[in-house]
Amino acid sequence: MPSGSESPLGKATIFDVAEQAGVSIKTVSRVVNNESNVRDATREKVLSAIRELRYKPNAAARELSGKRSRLVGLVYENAQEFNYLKDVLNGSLDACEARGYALLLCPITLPNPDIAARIREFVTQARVEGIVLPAPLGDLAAAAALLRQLRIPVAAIAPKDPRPEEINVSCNDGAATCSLAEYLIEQGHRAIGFIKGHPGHGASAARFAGYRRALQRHGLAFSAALVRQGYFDFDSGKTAASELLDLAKPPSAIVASNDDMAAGVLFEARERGLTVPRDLSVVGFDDTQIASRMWPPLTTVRQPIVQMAETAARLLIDKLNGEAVQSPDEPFECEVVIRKSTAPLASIT
Amino acid sequence: MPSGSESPLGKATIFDVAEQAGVSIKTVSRVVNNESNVRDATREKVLSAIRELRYKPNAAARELSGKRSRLVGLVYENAQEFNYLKDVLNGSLDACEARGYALLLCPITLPNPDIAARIREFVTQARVEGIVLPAPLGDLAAAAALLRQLRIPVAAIAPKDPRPEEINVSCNDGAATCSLAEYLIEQGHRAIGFIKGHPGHGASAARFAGYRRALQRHGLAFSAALVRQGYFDFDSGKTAASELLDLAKPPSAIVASNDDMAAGVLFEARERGLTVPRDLSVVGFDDTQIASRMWPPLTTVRQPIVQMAETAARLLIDKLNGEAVQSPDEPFECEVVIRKSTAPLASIT
DNA sequence: GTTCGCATTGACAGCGCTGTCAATGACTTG
DNA sequence: CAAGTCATTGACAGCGCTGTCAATGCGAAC
Repeated sequence: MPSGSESPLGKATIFDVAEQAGVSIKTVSRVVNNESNVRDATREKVLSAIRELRYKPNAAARELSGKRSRLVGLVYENAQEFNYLKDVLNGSLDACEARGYALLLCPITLPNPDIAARIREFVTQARVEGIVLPAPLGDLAAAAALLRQLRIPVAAIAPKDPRPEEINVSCNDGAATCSLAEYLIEQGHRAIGFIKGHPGHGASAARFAGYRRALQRHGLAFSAALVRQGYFDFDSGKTAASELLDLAKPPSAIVASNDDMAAGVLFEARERGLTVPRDLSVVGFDDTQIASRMWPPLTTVRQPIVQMAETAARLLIDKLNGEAVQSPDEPFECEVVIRKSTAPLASIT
Repeated sequence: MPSGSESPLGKATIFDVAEQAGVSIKTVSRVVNNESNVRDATREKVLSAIRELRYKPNAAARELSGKRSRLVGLVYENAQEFNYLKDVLNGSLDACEARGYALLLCPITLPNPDIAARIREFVTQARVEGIVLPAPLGDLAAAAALLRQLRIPVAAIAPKDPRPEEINVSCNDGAATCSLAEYLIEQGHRAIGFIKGHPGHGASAARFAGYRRALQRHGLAFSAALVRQGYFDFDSGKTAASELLDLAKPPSAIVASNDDMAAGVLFEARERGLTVPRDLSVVGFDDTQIASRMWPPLTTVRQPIVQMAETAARLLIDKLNGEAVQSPDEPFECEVVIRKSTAPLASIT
């Protein structure tokens, strides 16, 4: 053994490694940072010294010297639908861990008088290099404008208005909603209600468009009376269902733009003594945990949120590392999940 | 205006502040770190310079120089029951933000062959100073032992075996479960089933004890036949309910140790064509989102998780800052929430 | 008036790394 | 063989802050 004591807990510094490998610290730095101009033999020597000493670069020193914090921020709306965030979190975290980045959280509680101030504070204080921005925040004008002004790279998940210069990851909500609606039509439903999602959320318009497309394809007339505005939360779904069911000619099926609202529909139906799916078919969107735990379990659409978030964070980090990245060409695929909240229209008379 | 250009984005350094205030950088450092030996007049001068220049200390430099990362880790089990984590997250984040700390996440996906390695990696790599450890991880022998060996301060939320040298925050699960069971007894129920929580979770034993206490107080015999082991997840609740309802003399009410399992009970009851609460009363625990969205909405217990987490993180940070902190003397109070999943026992014959 | 003690302040040396730029060495070319 | 080219390596100066320790000033005690 060449020198003093073994490092017990990765406390070795770059100097120790340099000494052990018989090179300068700069060369160790080159190896650690994967720079190309190092002879293979030298690289090997350094790598084995690193392994032996269990060397981990000191992040603070790296940041202080190199101006790169290796920190990515996740700015999200701290409200309903935490299952969505759970997936976003897991996906982002995976990408960060794989690339030696850490993820910092910045929940935004709406309504917030000054989102811009909060985000600015976050960016400067937490010194993140880039931001993962899941819907619906990507569409908040204040947030988007500020981030752009701060010139901080952003990766948006399911943004309403994708910006070509930013990283965007989304899935084919529209097509999936269309499939879902077509499924109902095939089951014999003709009067199909629709509850729109939050207007600020990019997916809302796409899902609504999918619904209309399904009607059109099957030659069914679109009726604005069967459409209600919701906000992706349980209560708005319940209210919308109440209005829809109060109609003189109520729908025999309701498409809710997400599961929380579908849960509200189910709740409202129960309060009215209706039996789902016998008296009313209901579908949701997202396949959140609640979807399979309600009674009846919801027919819905599963989105690959984890993968979308992982992709967004990965591309973001690659971009931060100077690579020329591009948003995925194709949106991610959603999957329709048929459960028990839907049934063929009971023939009457 | 004394010198060159205004700082646009808090890019001022300690040198700028020192110059502006006419003191040495060390004095600025003292003010920033709230050290006591600075004359009031000097402090004021420095503070106003800081305000003027919008000075923010550089975290990397502080860490490199001072050995303090101002980072706290949240190590959690990345599985079911994300609503619990949501509250833990929000509470911890609040405390961190208030004290200038950042929170780093370390999800642990069970079963994991080597939790210890993952945690060690996290601690050394992410260089967190302390760890918030929500149940049930506080009870994982491997994790606990390692953290102790690493001599890293821990704040446990609802640990099974609180360690006096660590920070512990919990609530009176037992008393709340007792109230809940007594409520059922007062409604006329005599055969009350109980579904235990995950054996590794500290709250499980407390809740079970509360149930037994309620029986005892009302002179009801305890019957092991009416007790089933669950694991805090929907499926185990459903399975347990199935067994309970298959009994020759099934219970008229079931106490599930958390809402997810209660949801499983409700689901199972539905599948059997039972109507809750007419045929069966059900109660849960936690008041998670799902509790109020099921049909019928669940009678349950609300825990102040956000506050508990906030307290845990706050005490942890205070401890890291050298203060002599103490775990709260009293457990936090839970609140029974009566909804519609419970009803008086229908008198028969 | 002198000395001591205490409160306040500052000079200076790093913390562990990366950026810059110069030095070295190995080859190639004329 | 000398000069030029390129790949590889190292010396050195910070990055912005805090810890250590010494210097300063001031009132109290002698």
